[in-house]
Amino acid sequence: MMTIGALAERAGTSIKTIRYYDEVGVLAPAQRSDSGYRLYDEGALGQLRFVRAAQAVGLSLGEIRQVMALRRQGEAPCRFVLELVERRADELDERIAALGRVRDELRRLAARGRLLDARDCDPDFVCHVVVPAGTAREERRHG
Amino acid sequence: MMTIGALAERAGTSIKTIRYYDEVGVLAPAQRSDSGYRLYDEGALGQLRFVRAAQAVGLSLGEIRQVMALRRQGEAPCRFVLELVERRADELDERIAALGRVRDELRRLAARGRLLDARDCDPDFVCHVVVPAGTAREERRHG
DNA sequence: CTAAACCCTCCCCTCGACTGGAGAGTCAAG
DNA sequence: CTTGACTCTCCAGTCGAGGGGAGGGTTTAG
Repeated sequence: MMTIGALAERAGTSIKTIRYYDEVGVLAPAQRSDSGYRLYDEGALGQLRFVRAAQAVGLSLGEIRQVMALRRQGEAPCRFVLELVERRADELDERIAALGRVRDELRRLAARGRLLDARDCDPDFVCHVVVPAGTAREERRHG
Repeated sequence: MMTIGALAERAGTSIKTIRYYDEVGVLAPAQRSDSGYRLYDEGALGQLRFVRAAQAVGLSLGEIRQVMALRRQGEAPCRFVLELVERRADELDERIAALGRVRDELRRLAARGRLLDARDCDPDFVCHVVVPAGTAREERRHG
């Protein structure tokens, strides 16, 4: 058994982080010494490594917590994890596509903007690089 | 001159949002009526449209505030905006590439995970879909 | 005159994953 | 016995872009 500091050192993380995982249920409540110190076994190290790997591929602590809970219930979380991984990959595809569209729009604005003269910019619309002349219209987002 | 509610309606945004922009300096401090009501002219509408357009391509309110400040100083912000736009496009390229790498990794994990049997998963490492067997090692991020 | 509809300021809350610090108890070495 | 390293809990704050609501003034239509 090791104290939280030793575990943090071996896992390459911080004491604060481990306490936080304890608090939010990513790690099971630690065993405690007589004086109240958290005590961890080797298993905690494997769990922290899992958290790291899972975070690295974009899983949230909430999702990771669910996985850990399954494991704690004696159930192999593999199927659940596989679904998470596939869903996250799909979400990333969408996200990447959306960012790509924004980037394309930025490139268009930049290309057009390089041809514009600042002297032609109408102060009423702040900057014609972002708001092309003649784009004014009533918006309707809250009504 | 219109009150904040009328402006919000015309701009398709909320009163809260306009007050917030006022507070953080995205909009210049509004003129006030005798009773303290904010009063806006048509210019504010153009400014709100600019904010919307700029946000839509990923500029932050902090950046937008700088642009507005230039405009308020009587300077055409076009060159600054063009730089922001180009820089943001470059950042998005990096971001998209990074997300693509994560997605690729997820696809790899999923493909491999589909071939794994949950019964072979070592509970000590939570789930072998994310942490392939034999990946254990000491990490060193904080020390 | 009164009620509805506006408007004001001020403060707290949201989300995620922590980080920092105060104040206090514990443990190991010299 | 003391000192310093370690640990505990609890509170607060971070970042961005607002949202919710209390408590109180203002304006306008009937």
